[in-house]
This record gives sequence, structure tokens and C-alpha cells, in this order.
Amino acid sequence: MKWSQTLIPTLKESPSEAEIESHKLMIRAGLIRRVTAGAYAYLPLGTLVLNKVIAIVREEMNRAGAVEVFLPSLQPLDLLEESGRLQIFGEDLITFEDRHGKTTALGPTHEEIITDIVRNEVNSYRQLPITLYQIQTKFRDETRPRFGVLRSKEFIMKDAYSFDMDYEGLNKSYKSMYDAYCRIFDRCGLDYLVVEADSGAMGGDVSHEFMVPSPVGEDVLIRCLKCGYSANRERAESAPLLQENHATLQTLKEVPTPNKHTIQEVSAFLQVKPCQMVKTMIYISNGQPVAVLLRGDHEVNETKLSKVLGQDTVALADHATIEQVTGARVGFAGPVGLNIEIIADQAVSVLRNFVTGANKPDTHLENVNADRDFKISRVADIRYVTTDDRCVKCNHKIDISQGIEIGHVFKLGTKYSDALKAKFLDTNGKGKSMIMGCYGIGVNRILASAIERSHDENGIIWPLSLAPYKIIIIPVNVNDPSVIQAANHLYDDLTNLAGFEVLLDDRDQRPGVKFKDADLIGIPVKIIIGKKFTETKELEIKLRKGGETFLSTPDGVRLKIKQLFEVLLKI
RNA sequence: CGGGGCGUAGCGCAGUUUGGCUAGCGCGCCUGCCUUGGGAGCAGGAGGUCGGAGGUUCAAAUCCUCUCGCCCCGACCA
Repeated sequence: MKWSQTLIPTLKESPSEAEIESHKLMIRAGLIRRVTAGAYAYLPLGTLVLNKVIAIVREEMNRAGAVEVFLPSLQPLDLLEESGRLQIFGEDLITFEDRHGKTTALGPTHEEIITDIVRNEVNSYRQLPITLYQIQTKFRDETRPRFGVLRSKEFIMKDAYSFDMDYEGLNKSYKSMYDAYCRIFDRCGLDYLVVEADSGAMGGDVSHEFMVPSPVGEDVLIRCLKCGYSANRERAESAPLLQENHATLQTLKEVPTPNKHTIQEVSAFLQVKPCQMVKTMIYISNGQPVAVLLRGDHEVNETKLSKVLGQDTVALADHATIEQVTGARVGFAGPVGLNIEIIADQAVSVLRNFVTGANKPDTHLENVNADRDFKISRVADIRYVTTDDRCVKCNHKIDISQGIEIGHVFKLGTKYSDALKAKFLDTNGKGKSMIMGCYGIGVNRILASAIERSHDENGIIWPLSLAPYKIIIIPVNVNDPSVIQAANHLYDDLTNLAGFEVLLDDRDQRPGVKFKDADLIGIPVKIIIGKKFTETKELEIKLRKGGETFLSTPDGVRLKIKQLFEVLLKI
């Protein structure tokens, strides 16, 4: 492609809409433009990269034995109702009413659609197992789109769905997708981690997230750098804390704490560390209030809590309910004297002589002890781990960092096949629910992550596999006939004979502009036809990454490039 | 949805507090000259419903009311 014939609108200055590097660079390098909040247009360069990613994904899906389909974005609401996810998606679902008054949704994901098709078309064990996938635009009305294509209302996802006869089959399908994901992200040049994840609204039990570590990531990763344990924040567990059995039980006593209702205020007022305090939160479970006890410096993990309570979701009680249950204003609740179920976090169960609210206005209790002063109904792990925690597997120090979620695989089991009655006849002629898995990749996020990972002050540095063009030819002076002739000749040679993807910067611009632009858009290899060529007929080959430079005769270029590519592919 | 901020040329911004001539600056764009190894220089030029609507006023980018859009923090998030 000749630069003058395509559209690569590069920008010298960073646009004010962008906050993070990848977003700024995608705009500056002319890959994308924002059309409205959470929706982006891909310009020629961005489209080329997007297609590179898609091609890699498609190749590896096919290699893994998955079969491509293409499902509609328009989804009828009744299927979502049937699976029970209409409520779960709620406001995130983008819907519209057509001219007949029928409400239709723009698909946020496609479990229901694919399950509907499979239940209609697959009836026998002979047709199983099968994994179907598609690459398609999804729509979610994110409350807050952010960071360019990292969190948008409209995004491209590769989503795959496996259907098996039994759990052994599911395990195989899952493994096969898991391995394909590793190959995909490896080929895209990403550094990634796989973490245990909670399956959230997707349902199912086992789930792994593929994460690119990055300070701009919106997900939190918990890792043990010693044994390799890794999980996301919702899921991560920590080593149980030990009983402080050396402390002797002291006398329970009331202390006045006028108007001190937060942990910080009470802690400062009574000169007691938050980790020696217990906060009592009233939740509503199954319509009944439940007291949840946490150490003052810990945070409740509602995902864990809802599992413990056996609920889909849990919610804090409103102020009126709290006052009714505890007999005191919010901020003075405590377990002593409460006659509702009391769930204590494991860290609370080992505390002695702690401080809690007294269920009386402006009063706290000191030297509270479980068993003696109140009864814990259940002890469970219901909190987020902290940097003070130790690894659940090996008791080593724990590392907490951030990451971008680029892929997620789930073992769904029969959640959707039961709900939508996707059954097959087994070898004995008995009807059984299909065992499902689902597997997603955020295609746009791969672009952004790749840039986050690989850029410098001059711009993007594409890995060879994602580069929109592998080579950029820069004739320094297009008004010099011998130079432009050589450039055109080389372009034809590399494009037509060698089959490389080449961009020829044929613009009548000063050299500085062309070099800066070439760096900004991140083309891995520059071929410069300039001073050296006029003097000695030599071309200069320069690598974007590292800036290493080689001289070559026009005839030797092809071979030299091939050698360089072999090296670049290994990076 | 709560809190904060912004909207003036394609992009980045000044001007708004204290209303006042023809609304500025840098980058980009067009023409010409010159220049050709890291975002040159000179000269000339095009480009604006000052987000929109209404109001106050002799006079509104500037003050008032409403409204739309965008960004940030939080809540939320396969």
C-alpha cells in the first residue's frame, strides 16, 4: 500500500479524550476514532491489525477443532427470559422496540442463541461432542465506558460453546480451548497469566481468566510468586489465620463512643487498631436479616458471601432494617445480644478481646469474645484477601496486582442446557442434558493490551504477528527520480514476489516527519532509501524495536528481511 | 446512578472572573518559494451556528434558565 492512497491520519498531539497510553496511541497512530461514548470506528490501520488478531484466533480455533458459525446480533427477549438472564443482565442489555412494538435485544453474549440452535438440531450422542464458535460484535450498555476500546459498549468477541455428553468430555473440550487460548495469546506476543476466576453471571463452577498484567487493568489479580497460585480478587483465598491462644479473656465492658460510627473514627477514639475491631454488617438473605462479622481492616467479598448464603446475589440491609434489628443507629451494630444468624469471617473467629458496636447508641464494647459473649452460627471465608495475607497453598507472601482480562473460559455444566432443555439421547436411548462450556476472547482488548505492553515514547512497537504492515519503505526524497524509482521497484519486488505486507511512504514530506510517523504507527522494519543510496546504491534496514540498523544492496534486501523476520518471530 | 470537570477551526488550547470594535494562538490544511536523514524556514491563504434552545441587555463566547454531548473519580461490570 502506498501511504498517499490510504488513510492514516496521525496526530502530533495527544487527544484530550484519552487517558492511558494504548488509547492515546491508537488515536495518534490513526487506528481508531471515537464516534460516541463507548463506540469506536476502526480506520484502515486499525482494521488491518484487528484482522490480524481475528485471523490468529480463527486459525487456532479451527486447529482446536471448533467450528465457526455466525449468529445474529438481534436477540428475542424470550430466550433470555427462558434462561433467567433477562434479570441478570438488566440495564446492561441494549434493547429497542421495532415498528410492531416487539422488543428485541442486541446480543451481549450468545449462550441462549447457540443453545437454542443446538437443542433443535442436535439430538443424539452421535452428534456430540461439538464446539461452535463465532467472532462477532457484542453490545452492553456499560455504566461507564472507559479507556478506549478496553471497555466499550460495542466490542468484538470471539465466543465459543462446547457441548459434551459427560463431564469427562467437557474436561477435554475445556482443555482444548484452554490450550488454544495459550497459543493465541502467545502468537499475539502478549505476556499473560491464567488465574482462577469466579464464574459470575455466566454460571457454572470452574473458570479461568486470561490476564495481561497492567496497571491500567480493571481486574485485580492475587498471586503467589513462590508456588504460582493465582486467582482473581473475587475468587482468591488466603491461608486461614491462626488462633491467638496466648491472650487471656478479659472482662467485657461498655465504652462511650459519641458519634463515632466508622472503623477509623472508633479506632482513633479508642486507640485500638482496626485489626482488633470487628464490624457487623447486616445483610438480607432470603428476606431474613443476617449479621456478617468482619475484622475492621477487612472488606466483605459479596461473591463469596452469596455462595455461603446460597443466594444469587446479596444486598446490605437498609438503615431502617438495621436499626430495627440492632436497636441502634448504623455504626453501632455488634454481635452481642443479636438474635439472628451470625456469620463470622474466619479472621474474626480467631480474634480475642476485640472491639465491636454495643447495639446501643454511641456505645461500643471492649474485650468481646465469641462463645463467651455471643454465638457464631457459621464461620466462613467471606472477605477479600489483603497484602498481609499468606498464600492458601504454600503460606508464602501474596502479591496483588492489576490486569486486563483478555479471555475467560468456563465450565458451565448444565446451567443453560437444563434451562433451555437441550437434551440428547445417549447410547441407552435415555435423554440427558448436554454438558456445556463457554469460552470468550476480547478481540479489541488484545490490540489495546499489545500496545500497553509494547510501546515507547515514539509510539507503538508491533510484534511481527500483529503489525498492519511488516515493512515500511521510506524514500527520503521523493523528488529524486532515482530514489523514487528504486523505492517503487523494491515495493513491487517485496509485495508481489516475496509476498510481504509493505507500506510505501510516498508522501512529499520531510524525512523527520516520515521517520516519526513510521515509529508512531509501529511498523517493525523500515527500509530507508536516502543518502547512502545516492552515494553507494545501498539501502538501510532499521528495526523499530531497538533501532538496530543494517546496510544492504537492493538485491540483497529480500534475503536480509527474511533473516530478520525469523529473529523477530522469536521475540 | 452519586460527585467533579469540560464543550471556542480537523487536533491541542487562550479568551468567560469584571459583557464592548472584525474571536485569538500553536499544530494540521491550501498556494508559492526554499529545503530533503528525525515532526525545518519565509510569504500568502482557507477554515468558526463559540455544543443547542430560550432569556436579560443598546450590546452575550462571556450573565441567567433549560437542554445535549464528552471526560475523570466512585458505584457497577461475561
